[in-house]
Amino acid sequence: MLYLDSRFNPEISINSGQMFLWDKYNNSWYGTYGNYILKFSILHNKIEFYSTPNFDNWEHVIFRLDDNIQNIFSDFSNDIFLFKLLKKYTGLRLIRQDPHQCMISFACSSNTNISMIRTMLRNLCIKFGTKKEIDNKLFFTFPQIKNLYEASINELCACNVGYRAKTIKSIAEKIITKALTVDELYHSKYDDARKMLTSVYGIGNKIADCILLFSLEKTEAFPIDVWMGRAIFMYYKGLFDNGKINFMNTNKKLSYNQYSILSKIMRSHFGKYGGYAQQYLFYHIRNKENKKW
DNA sequence: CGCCAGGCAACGG
DNA sequence: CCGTTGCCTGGC
Repeated sequence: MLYLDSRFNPEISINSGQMFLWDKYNNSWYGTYGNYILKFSILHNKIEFYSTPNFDNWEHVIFRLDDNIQNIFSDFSNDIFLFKLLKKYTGLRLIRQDPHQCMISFACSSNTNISMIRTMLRNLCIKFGTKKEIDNKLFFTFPQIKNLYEASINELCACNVGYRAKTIKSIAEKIITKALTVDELYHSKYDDARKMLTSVYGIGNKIADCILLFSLEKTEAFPIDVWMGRAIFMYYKGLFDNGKINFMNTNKKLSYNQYSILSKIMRSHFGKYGGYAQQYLFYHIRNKENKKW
């Protein structure tokens, strides 16, 4: 059990676009985390946590409660704009995801929107996961990579993932053959881990950065999608006065090279915990444009 | 019907 | 290096 305070707001964190498989019924949220179904309930000023199978103190892992938020945010104290956002969206946290689930989730994220990603992932869970019943409601665990590896392209396509079926298969294959292991990614430096991920068919810079940030402890990762591109254009133009980036083209998708340049500058501006800054900026730019998830 | 949405790979200049 | 194109799918 935890008491709600200003440094922790699980609902805003879940609704910030980094999580896909969480749903709210009455005062409780239910989410899929690998083989676990997690649940928390908000009761007046306190929060109760539950999981099946049992996962002691899962909230500490998933919501990164052991991160020293004050210290991390003090890294950003030279950035007045971000400082305002840290106050405005107080309680928004990075969420730690299951690595395999995170890889498949962001593999499904290309060229689509949140609601479609949720549909695809739900379909994969129903078809390849395990059924669990909690509070008279049905939930499904996330598929084991082995099951995705053994699935045919047609079976994957039946989950409405479309051309992403090939990416899902290629990820599953690299994991099953141990060409890609969570352990090695976890223990590698950011740059090396990113190269390992982008060597997989279907994983480019942006998807790799999401996987690194949300599931592999690379808190310096700074994913740049079209929305982050717009946010950088609006608020951080000043960091790019060398003419290397043509910001008139910001509404277009970034080339590989442009992504590398932007990413490097943002990482050097925000430092080791830049991923937290990214999350606040992302939430802000989406919120500002009234985007529904 | 055409266009777009939180990318990526393949290919031509 | 850059720019263009096709890709599954559902919503508008």
